[in-house]
Amino acid sequence: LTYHHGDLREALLVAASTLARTGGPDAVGLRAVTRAAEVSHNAAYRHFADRDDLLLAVSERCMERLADLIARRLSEVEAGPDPGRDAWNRLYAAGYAYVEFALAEPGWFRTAFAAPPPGRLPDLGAPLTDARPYRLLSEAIDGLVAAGVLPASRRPGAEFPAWAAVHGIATLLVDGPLRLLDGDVRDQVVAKVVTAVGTGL
Amino acid sequence: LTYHHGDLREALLVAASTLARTGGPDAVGLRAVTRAAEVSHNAAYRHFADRDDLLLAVSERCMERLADLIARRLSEVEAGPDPGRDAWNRLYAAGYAYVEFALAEPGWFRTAFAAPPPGRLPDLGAPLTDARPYRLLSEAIDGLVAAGVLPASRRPGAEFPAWAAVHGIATLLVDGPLRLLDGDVRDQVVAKVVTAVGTGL
DNA sequence: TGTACATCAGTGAACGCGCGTTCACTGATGTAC
DNA sequence: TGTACATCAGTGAACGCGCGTTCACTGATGTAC
Repeated sequence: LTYHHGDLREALLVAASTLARTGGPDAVGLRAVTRAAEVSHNAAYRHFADRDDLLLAVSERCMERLADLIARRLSEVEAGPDPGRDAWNRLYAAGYAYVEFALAEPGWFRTAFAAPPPGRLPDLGAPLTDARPYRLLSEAIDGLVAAGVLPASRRPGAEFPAWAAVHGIATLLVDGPLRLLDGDVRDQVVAKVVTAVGTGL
Repeated sequence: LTYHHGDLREALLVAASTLARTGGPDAVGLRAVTRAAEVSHNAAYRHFADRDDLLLAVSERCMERLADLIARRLSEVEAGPDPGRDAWNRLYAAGYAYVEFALAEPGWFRTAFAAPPPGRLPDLGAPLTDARPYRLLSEAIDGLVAAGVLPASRRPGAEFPAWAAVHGIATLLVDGPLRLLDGDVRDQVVAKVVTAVGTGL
């Protein structure tokens, strides 16, 4: 019996992530998490105010994971002779990565977007700019303007249709009516959406 | 005490809808619903196999409501001299209606897309064509081709980017990181997305 | 037309479950003198 | 350097809750003779 655990907060977040991975946000309960971390069921109260606080923390972690994959896929785009082409490739890579994450880790994806119950909102002035996936997508569009392949006049607000499209197809495929779509058809649908993100700008 | 209720199944669905309207799918429980219908907690078993069966039924009803609003907004589009313009207006109307419903009735919207737990899937051969909102959107795009403003070569699969965009912005606004967006900004974002649906085709 | 009876929609009590949260506690750690 | 003590991270028992589901039942309805 070791009393001071070392880093119980981290251990709880890891356990919560494992549960969320298969069960989504609903699987993140105080009792379930502490059980998984092999610790008494109220030990978590030393590190989190309550259940929602824990869920919020693991949700943020899932959001980071999504952003990490997008960032990785962006970094894998190799530069060619045409900067405009590169900029487009980066946008597509970001869009694909978004959907790739949702399909590969549906539990984490759902947890990332699990809303805290109304009233518990951390009083944020900038609600969306904090979401790194949004920022990465936005920066990819900035890249289009910088490369001269998107008129600056079309830039303002252009990230919203892009975000909506990839987020929409991701949720439709993961949770929604498209959830039992077969692999090949699914890939074609995703490709359709991602390319439409480009033409939509 | 009236024993034979008349149409308890319908009464239960109405009660469930009322609960879902404010509380979303999680608010649809056997005990909560039967309590709201002022009936003993296991009376529901005469009409539904179990809790998931009830949820599925109310979910379908919510989906119909979404489709009803889209159909209504479509029927309100008045025909002008230019059939091509009309076809575009119909597509935009459908897209707006989709988001309008989600924002006006977030609980119903979430319930409509509440997935039955895996394994409980009714073994459907055509998973998506049954969703009326999808069909209405799809038919609006057919209208573009019929009016000659969209090349037939671009038609196949064009409904997916359109659906994804409106569904995506709807969920981001209702449940997601954009949920605390202010009214005016919100309207602009929705407009951005809906028009991008058009240019994306 | 009246009566016996099957059907079946609803009742009410009880089951076991997992949950979040609170309480008084224990015992290891680190600090002050 | 050694000891007294405060701190604080974890324990374990207990609370009340709402849930889904099962059981044996009751009593109204409709049908057959």
